[in-house]
Amino acid sequence: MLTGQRRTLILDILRRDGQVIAKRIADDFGLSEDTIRRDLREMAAERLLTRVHGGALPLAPELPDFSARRGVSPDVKRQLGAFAAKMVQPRRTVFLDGGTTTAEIARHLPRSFAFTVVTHSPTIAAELEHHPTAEVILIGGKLYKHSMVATGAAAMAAISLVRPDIFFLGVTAIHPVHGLSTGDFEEAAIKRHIAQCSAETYVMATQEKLDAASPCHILPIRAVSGMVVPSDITEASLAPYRSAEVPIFAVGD
Amino acid sequence: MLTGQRRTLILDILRRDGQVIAKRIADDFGLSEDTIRRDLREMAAERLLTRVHGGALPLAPELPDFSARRGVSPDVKRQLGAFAAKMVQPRRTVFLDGGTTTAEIARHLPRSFAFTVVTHSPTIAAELEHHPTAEVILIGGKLYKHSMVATGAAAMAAISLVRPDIFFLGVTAIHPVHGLSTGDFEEAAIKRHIAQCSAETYVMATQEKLDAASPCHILPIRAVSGMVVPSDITEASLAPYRSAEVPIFAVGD
DNA sequence: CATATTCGTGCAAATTCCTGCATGATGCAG
DNA sequence: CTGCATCATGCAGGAATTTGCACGAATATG
Repeated sequence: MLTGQRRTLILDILRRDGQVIAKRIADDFGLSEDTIRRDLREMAAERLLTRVHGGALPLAPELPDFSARRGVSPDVKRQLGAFAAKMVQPRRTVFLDGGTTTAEIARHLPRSFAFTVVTHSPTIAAELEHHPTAEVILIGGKLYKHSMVATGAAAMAAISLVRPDIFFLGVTAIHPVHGLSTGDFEEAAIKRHIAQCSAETYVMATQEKLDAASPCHILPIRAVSGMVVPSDITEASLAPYRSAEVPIFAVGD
Repeated sequence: MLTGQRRTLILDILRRDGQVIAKRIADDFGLSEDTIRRDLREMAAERLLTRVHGGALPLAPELPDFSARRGVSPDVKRQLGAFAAKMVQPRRTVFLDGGTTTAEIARHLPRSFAFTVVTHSPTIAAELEHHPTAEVILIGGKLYKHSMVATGAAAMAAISLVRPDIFFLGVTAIHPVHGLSTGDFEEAAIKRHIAQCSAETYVMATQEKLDAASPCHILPIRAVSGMVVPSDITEASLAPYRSAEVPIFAVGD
């Protein structure tokens, strides 16, 4: 990757996220932190950003915006997203479900090699507008606005035509007995279908998902190859998956 | 290979990839890196590109990129969008092209009655997330990131399955002689196909589109049922459409 | 205050760049 | 046809840049 291009991308990320974390960028680009630090140092000298311990921020005027946004997006989701994004290998095809957690995966996808992203969420697709190396396949269909994903026969048919290596599945609730579930019948059908078409399916779950009231439309355990959960998730919720010997990745402090 | 021809190719690659790597180009052309470096050096002197260690990048204000086009003439676009949005009737199906002008249509769509929106742009679809009454059909396909629309055989096939009443078409340039055109072959094919499937096609154009340098891939006049343009648009550019008796709506102050 | 990151500097290896020069092709005048 | 000038190209060698690593200093966090 060219140095100039890398710095342009850093500025893109800075504009988009309101912050840049040296370590994360280094991972994304597949370079050492030293290189990124040197970039940040020199870009700070050119008044393109302000240097801070751990990374960089936009120039002074945008600072309040940053602090406001900071509280909104939970760190847990970001950590889960970063973890899952590291599972993506060169030339693979990854299917990203809709939702805020999978959106974090999209933001952390590696930028140092090429791969393909398939998604039925226009929101996820929009996130990837500035990704330098990802090829994006958009699955169309009737838009289910509640969760902003394409559904219906057209979506089912389009999904049948891809064979993703990894599917990152977002769920609405995990019930100690019934397991994974989502609130809409149509949505559940789509998720099941994607899982069937994919070689591996990894569930992304955050703690609040466990507190969701009623499980509705069940997703079968057999479809799951692994789960990415915050480290403080309740044991009871995961019981069915432990017994099924599903790998569980506990991420976070 | 002729030197001039080689340099033209280098510029093509630069436009396509957003970067040029000296080593790779040298391999592709079967020439030494020195030759390529000399090319890059001299093309940089002619202000055709910016030289960086390892290759070259486009000039500082990157070629008309989707994100860069944002906010070019916001007020005019908003007026055009509001005008076009008023053309939407209850229970009709409207196809929204990708682009900033059509995004303004999406923002102004009526909220008092139900209708259907079809689009192959995830950005447009995301705009409609909170619209209370619009049903959104998302056309999928390979995402062409430059303008953020789905393209390819899958998109063509999906478009064939809808029959929009109105298609709001965005164009890259209007040439006084050649007429409507867009910069990408694939994109032009998609636009033509949408127009063929739609009962009516209305062109959305802003003044800066007329100043665009070279028309590339032509869209036929017969596909156009009307044009929505700012009131200060140059007469010359619209001449072909006046002679074809195409209704022209001049919007603005 | 203790611990864990993060930072900065120096250094070495690899890559890329530039300069100067030789070679070969082309064009032109005699 | 010959001789000469011009130009594109490749190559050699030294300069400059980039990058990663190591180690001690600085900083954040509890």
